[in-house]
Amino acid sequence: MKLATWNVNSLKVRLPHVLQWLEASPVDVLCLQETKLTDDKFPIGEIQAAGYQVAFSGQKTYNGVAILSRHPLSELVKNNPRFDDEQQRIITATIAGIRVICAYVPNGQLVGSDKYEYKLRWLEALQGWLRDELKNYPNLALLGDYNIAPEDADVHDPVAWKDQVLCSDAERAAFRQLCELPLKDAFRLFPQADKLYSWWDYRQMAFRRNRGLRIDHILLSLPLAERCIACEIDKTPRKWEQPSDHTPVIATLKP
DNA sequence: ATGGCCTCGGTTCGAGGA
Repeated sequence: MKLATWNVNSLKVRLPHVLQWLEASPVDVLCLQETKLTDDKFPIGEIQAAGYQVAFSGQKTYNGVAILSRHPLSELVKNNPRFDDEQQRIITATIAGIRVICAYVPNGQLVGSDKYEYKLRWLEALQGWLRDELKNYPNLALLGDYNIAPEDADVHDPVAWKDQVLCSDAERAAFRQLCELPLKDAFRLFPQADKLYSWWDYRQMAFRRNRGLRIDHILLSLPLAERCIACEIDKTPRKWEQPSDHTPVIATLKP
């Protein structure tokens, strides 16, 4: 069982990449963020033709999330039921006995800004909701673009990024609170090479210079963490023409 | 050198992303 997450930065632009990647990497579940499509524009046909069922929740211009699955999706929920949010950032479904939550955490823009305060409120509400969700669904996976680099090891230049958005103490504390639910960062369940990231700025040849951040994560409840045998970041699509600035993260679970 | 790039909406620039 393979679960993956990928911020595609416009599914309209990146659909060929998604289909190409799935052909080479046929995961069971793929969570997408920043689809940037209203639901009437979602490319259902192309995704079904690739062998995936799909659930999605979009809006115009910004945000938008989707879950692609080789197995049936049930108990679909859009957004956090406890957080009134016009922005479409969460979609949840039960797939093969796993509660799969696909999340696009707000960026926060600038520490101290209104958007940053919204990000912290949003994360607190997420944590509150998941605390109860875990009681109903012990097999729970939270996949997505967290817009948080949890540790300095997840940052190419921790000095430059110190106290900046994505790296601030309050954001990292919110990430740790999710981990204390408890949920396990699948990537850190295993020894990993240094300087592995999931996002690189489009500017300054950041990808070529590997000036990135690890901000896309797969958090697993304890029963799933015990089943997890691998977690990898696949940099391949970041090398393609007209790439997303993010690249997929994949967790492999044994039956 | 206090920006550099990409996407969208809607026009050829501004907002937002991270």
